[in-house]
Amino acid sequence: MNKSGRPREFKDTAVIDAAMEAFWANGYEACSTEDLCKRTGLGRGSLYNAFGSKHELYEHALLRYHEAGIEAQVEILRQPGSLQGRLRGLLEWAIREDFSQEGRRGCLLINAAMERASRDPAVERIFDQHVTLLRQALERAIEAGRQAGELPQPRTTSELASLFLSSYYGLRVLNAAVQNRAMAEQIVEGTLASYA
Amino acid sequence: MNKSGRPREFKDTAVIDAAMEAFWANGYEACSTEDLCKRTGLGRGSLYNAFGSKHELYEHALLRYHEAGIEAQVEILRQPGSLQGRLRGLLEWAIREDFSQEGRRGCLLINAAMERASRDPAVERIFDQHVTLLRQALERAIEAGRQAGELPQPRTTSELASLFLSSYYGLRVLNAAVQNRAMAEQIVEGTLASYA
DNA sequence: CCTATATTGTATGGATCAGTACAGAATTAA
DNA sequence: TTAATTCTGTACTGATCCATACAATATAGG
Repeated sequence: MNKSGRPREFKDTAVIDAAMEAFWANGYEACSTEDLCKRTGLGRGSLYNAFGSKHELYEHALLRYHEAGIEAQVEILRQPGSLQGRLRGLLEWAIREDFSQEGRRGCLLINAAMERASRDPAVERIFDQHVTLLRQALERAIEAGRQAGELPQPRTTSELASLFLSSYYGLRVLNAAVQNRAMAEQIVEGTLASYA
Repeated sequence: MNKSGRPREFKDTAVIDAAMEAFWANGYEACSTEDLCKRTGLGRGSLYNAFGSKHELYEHALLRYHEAGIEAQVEILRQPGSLQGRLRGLLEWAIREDFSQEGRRGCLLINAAMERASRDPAVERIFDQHVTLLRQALERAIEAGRQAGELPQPRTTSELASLFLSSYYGLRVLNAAVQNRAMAEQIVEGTLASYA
């Protein structure tokens, strides 16, 4: 009972990944539909037939980036070991991300939020969701560390999570804009000092 | 001996300020030359005659923003009082900036760096200069606090400056993207805890 | 007033933008 | 084989992009 006509010659996920690369390298506004066709290998017809518009494709790309990214980060915070060790793992993961890629692309979600969050409800929603989930994972980790007696300081879990988030996003912004490894490492050590 | 023809009907600084508003509200790519004409009140002829190109006008706007901003921030760090008090002043100034304006525009320089730093040498240069000057002012303040015996902790001035920078830029990014006052205040308190 | 110089607004250029129309290709179901 | 359906690439749309050409305007010096 399924209509079925000519089958698609691509996998949606692969196309979205390719589009993500294009948006990541250029930003939303500066990424033309021609760029997207070249990167994905699809013609305009296929792209628009499958995704409807540049903006819808952007949403798919952001959502996919968000989902893969939040999973990786939460997983790091779930590793065994001390709270400090897990937080260090997260910071070092971010540094690897920021320094390993060509062209200093930074974090796609932060880029999207800075370029568009105030004008694009989809971007705002996805970024907010990302921060919320990361914060929850941080609070779970901090609470576990507290139970284990690793937090002598009289600070609330919520405050510590907010503080970590700010250092974390600041680190990523500075990495993207300035690329100074020594500074990045100082930020790691300085940040972790609040968790012992 | 000055040629002198028809006199200009505008002040450069006022036009640059107006252009700054346009770029701030839209970002670089999404800000059309038509937007710039409307905001500045100039016709295309005058705009291009005076500034040459959209990008040159952008550079002027960024530079002006940078100069005014760095002066304000350095001035706050020069105020009398404890190190912690001065740092609090800086963080609260940023929060006022980020929450007072319409439309969550955030910090123009951070926006510019995230949108363009990896592709635009002018943006990269100005942002780098801004961070460098802010860091120097921070280090002076921290050193003064150390002399006054306000820093019992065995951390280097450089590390403390890097740490502050990351929290500071993270705060501003989160303010722009999420606008959560309670979180902003937690970040202030958490950040300042490292300086007493 | 006249000449030289500079600024102004408008008209316009060529390029590129996001998106669509549509004919041909590739499949399934009958 | 045929009909129905879906996908693909190309050609094209009107809009908008940044920038320039240029004639009209406004000043200073002579």
